Amino acid sequence: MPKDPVTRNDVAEYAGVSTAVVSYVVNEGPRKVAPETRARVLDAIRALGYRPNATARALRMGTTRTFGLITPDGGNPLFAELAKAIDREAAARGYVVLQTSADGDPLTERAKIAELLTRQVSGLLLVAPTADPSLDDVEVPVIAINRVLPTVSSVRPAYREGARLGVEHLISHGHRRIGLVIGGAGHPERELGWRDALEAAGLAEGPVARATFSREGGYRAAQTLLESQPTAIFASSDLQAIGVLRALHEAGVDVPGDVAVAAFDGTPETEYTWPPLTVVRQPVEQLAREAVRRLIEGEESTEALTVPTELILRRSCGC
Amino acid sequence: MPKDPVTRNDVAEYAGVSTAVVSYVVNEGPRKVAPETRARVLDAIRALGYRPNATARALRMGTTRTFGLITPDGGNPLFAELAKAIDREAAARGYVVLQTSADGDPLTERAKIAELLTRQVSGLLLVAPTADPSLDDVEVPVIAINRVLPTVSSVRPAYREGARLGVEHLISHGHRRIGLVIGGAGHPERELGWRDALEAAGLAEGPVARATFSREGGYRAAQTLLESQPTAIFASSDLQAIGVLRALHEAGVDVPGDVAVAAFDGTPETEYTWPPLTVVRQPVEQLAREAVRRLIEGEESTEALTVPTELILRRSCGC
DNA sequence: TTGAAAGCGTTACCAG
DNA sequence: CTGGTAACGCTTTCAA
Repeated sequence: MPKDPVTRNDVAEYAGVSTAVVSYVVNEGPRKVAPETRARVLDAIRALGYRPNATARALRMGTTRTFGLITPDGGNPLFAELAKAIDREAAARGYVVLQTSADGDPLTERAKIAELLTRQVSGLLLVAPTADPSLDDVEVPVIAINRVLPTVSSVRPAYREGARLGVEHLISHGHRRIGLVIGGAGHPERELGWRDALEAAGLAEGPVARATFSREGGYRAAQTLLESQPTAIFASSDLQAIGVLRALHEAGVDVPGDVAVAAFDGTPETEYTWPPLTVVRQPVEQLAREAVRRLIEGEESTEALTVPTELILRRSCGC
Repeated sequence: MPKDPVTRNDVAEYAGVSTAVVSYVVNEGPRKVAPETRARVLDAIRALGYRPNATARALRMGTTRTFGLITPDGGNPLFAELAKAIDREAAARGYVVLQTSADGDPLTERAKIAELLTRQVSGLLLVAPTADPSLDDVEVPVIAINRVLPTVSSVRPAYREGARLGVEHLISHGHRRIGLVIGGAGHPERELGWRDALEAAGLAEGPVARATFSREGGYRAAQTLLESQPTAIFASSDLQAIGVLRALHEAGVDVPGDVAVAAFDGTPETEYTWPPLTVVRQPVEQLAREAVRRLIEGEESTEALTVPTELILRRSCGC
């Protein structure tokens, strides 16, 4: 039996008050209500099973208390972790997150942004967006995560310094020929960090393999890299590192004995690879908190906030 | 400059028509509009950058074309994969998914359900819910995924048959002492499947270790199991299997030489463990498609739909 | 302390 | 084929 929804009117009638009073009770403001009236209203709400209609509220108020979140790929553990952290952070502040994936396609990304705007989200969180959305006139705050865009506020890990940290650690183990597995164009920072470390140590540049940010990509890249006989490999993402490990195992290469490995990202699964991966951990929690904070507080600054990374030593580097 | 949003009124005025006509044009119905008028309206829309307000539409129509999705843990790759598939499926039908995580806490789960209902979602997808939501009066369709609830429609993989399939395969490799890593109470099916296979082969029951559905849980469980010297281990989830592998490696046990391993779930990361895992693959795409279909078509049946699993042979079983 | 009523942007009915 | 308009459920000002 599809009983139609209980509205504020029903509650008002049942309690013998006006809808205004119901509103005052539900929102605990903006007017005070006599305790006795209040009790009657609360009773009515319970008796009728009234649930406020957030849609109507949003229309009236002009805000939905909803954020739109777009990740390039919901299957990437890093993005899943970020999404989770953002959801938690937003929920704690009374916001709800509309999460969706752009499937790595710029067109899909634009379409999803439009869809979210139509739904009157109060703000947009874009993880590693491919394009600058401000070309379209977006009237809500936007924040880019893990990618710096010219016209919007952004938050990202210290890619360059982090990569440098990781590679320096590899160098400290005595490696002098350190390969790099890196994504395609548009992600120069980790590569620069790797180069920084090499130069500072007076080392020649090791081999570089470009691949997609995926296990498969890392797997293929490692097979290429192996021909140059590096003694260590730094992967620009977890997923790639996992592919690297598989390629190494298949080739009968001992890790870290023959080749040491370290990676950027540090999602939980890197603790359970074999051997466990030494990683430069992205500050996921902080990125999420900071992104949500900026969105809610309407921070206008388009200056990128860079959050430090953390080096986590495990066995894959030789430690 | 925060220019206020362009409304249907603005468009109507600009185009010199009534708001009704604008509506007809935007929705391509329910009345026909003269081509010339139509063109004027479309021009106005473009010129003004008009974007329909889905909130107002939802209020008027009584439907938001939004689904609420609650998973127990956004960090679990299986749920991430499911969420992704559901998002894709829903998007293809013009729906958007409000995704959130219950963090494995029944209270949080209830709170999130209430929040989503407040927001007038058109349907609720609950992944492995802990409680039956129909206790509260929910007026939208609900579907449970991967858990059968008495009063709501549900969709889930063939847990029992799948587990049996996996264990039978282990038996076909000649194993006679097959341990089981399984979740706590409330998930009897995979255990039954394991037992089915053992009984059918006339084997004594192998050791059982109960653990949380996590890498950590699998790791600990395997350490316990090892004391009973099984020659094979079947894990009831990927995450646990990954923990099992780590425990085995640390103990210097060769996989699959000394102990073979197989797991239930089959998320992408199992292809890149070492050795790659033989898995009983959950039919994620079908589960998602079927769940969304039922929700949209308002299928009332509370009969559980069971979708077959697929055995994927890789190296961890000895193949 | 409470009630009446306007109005948020939309859809769709009823007239014309 | 098009215009005017009521209604969706809510918040909040203004008046009582």
